Amino acid sequence: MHAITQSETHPLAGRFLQGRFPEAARIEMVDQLEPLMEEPRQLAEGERLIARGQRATRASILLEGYMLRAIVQDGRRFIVGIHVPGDFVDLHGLVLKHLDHDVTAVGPARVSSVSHDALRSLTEARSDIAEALWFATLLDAAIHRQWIRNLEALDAPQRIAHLYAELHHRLTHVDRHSGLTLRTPFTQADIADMCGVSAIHANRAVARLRELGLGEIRRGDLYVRDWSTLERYAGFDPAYLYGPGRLSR
Amino acid sequence: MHAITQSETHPLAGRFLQGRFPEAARIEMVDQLEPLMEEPRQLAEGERLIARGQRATRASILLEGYMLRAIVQDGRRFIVGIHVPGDFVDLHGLVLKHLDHDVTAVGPARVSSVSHDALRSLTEARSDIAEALWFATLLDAAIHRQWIRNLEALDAPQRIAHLYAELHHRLTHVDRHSGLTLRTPFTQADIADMCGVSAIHANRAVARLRELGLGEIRRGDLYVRDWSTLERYAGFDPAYLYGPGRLSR
DNA sequence: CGAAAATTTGACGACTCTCAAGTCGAGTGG
DNA sequence: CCACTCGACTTGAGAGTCGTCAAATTTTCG
Repeated sequence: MHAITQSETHPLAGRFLQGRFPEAARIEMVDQLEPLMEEPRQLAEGERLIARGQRATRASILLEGYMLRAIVQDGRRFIVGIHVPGDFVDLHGLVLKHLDHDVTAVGPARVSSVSHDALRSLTEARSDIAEALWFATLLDAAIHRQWIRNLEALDAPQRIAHLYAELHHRLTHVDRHSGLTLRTPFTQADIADMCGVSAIHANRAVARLRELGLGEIRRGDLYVRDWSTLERYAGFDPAYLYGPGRLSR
Repeated sequence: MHAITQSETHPLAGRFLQGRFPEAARIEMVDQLEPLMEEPRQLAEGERLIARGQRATRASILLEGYMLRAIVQDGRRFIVGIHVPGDFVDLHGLVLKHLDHDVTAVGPARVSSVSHDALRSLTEARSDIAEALWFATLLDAAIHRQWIRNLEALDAPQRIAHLYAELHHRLTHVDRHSGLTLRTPFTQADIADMCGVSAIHANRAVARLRELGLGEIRRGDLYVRDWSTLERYAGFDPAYLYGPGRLSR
């Protein structure tokens, strides 16, 4: 036996902002959101949920799997963000009307959507819920900034280490991960596009992490001996994820 | 004689979202914002407006000059964003409560602030104004994404070209720039930290732009022969700035 | 003028790219 | 069960980009 969890009573919106927001207010918000969410939809591997420039009319919460934000140009793909279950993957579209990037599934994924109309009725009536949604998009922005820092500061092996450290923390917030194995459906080409290096160099960087004894990546899955060593190597500081706990510094 | 402009009747908030938002709604919002803004304050060169982790209680609009968002670590400075007049430079703090980065002036700058309390009263009463503020922060996020793409896709000379092309467009939106000279107070070390390269390499990249006949940077000021050539060289596409005009694509 | 800051140049090594080729692993048809 | 095939992964070689150290030159400003 175990306690009934939020994600069971609210299977669609239940993980939204989990671990990031005052829990009482969060649960109250999830109560409002849950009935607005549509029937979950399965996305095939690599399927695109919304394209750059396309008029956005719905927003979607990722329930299962991973999704990417990518800018595709001249056949090259530049990944500018990644999402884990519990994230609204395209909430920026509610306010921006269209996105500047594609949103696609990496492995298989499952999402539930809500129409912008329904969401807007909610935000117009409830400024606190509007602010929670706003908060979620600002979390994306904070992660963007950290990625900029990573690209400016780290070499390829460190970037890969940082990527997995980030996923480790984000998944932990939504109870999707614990222990020393982090499973993902990423190919080395995916990792390369997230880190801004060539696939060949990503391969060498993966080999380097193995040599250093920091972790082994096999078919996207990371097997790590000790998270704190890996995080130190990557210069990882979880403050930018705005988890529970007080002001950073 | 000339027409009375928004920036004269509303010297503090008048340029906020100029060129980015339906003008009627924007003017109405600026009307609400203007009386809440405090007396302008001059910032010295390099002065820090708010530090990473510090509790944020006010938000500030940049009136004059340039400001940076930077993550400082082990004595190294990683610039993750830049602001031009008309921008709220620390609006993320209204919702996040504290920022993950410092906000500092590059050259001399002038700002006007508004207390979070005043701003929150406004957003609670007016969901449309809340959404406009939200929009402004999402514009920051879109620019963050483009910077990520730039770091992943461009070499040093192209990054510098892209940086100036972006400033050209952003300044044009707020009527702060036209013509073939773009004045900034940036040192080459500043440019280097924005582009994620060493100061020495930034110098060589600046020299390369000169050799290519694309533009000459002297003491931060760019003298360009032809903006469209420079923009093509940098792979610049203004869609991410969400200016007037329809959906990209 | 003189000091400090900013810019420039040279040399060398590290990181990363591309091209090319070879290996491994899961799924398919014989 | 085994050969085949396709995608993912791995390895090698040579070149370009970029970092660092050191030093010279130019510009700024008291």
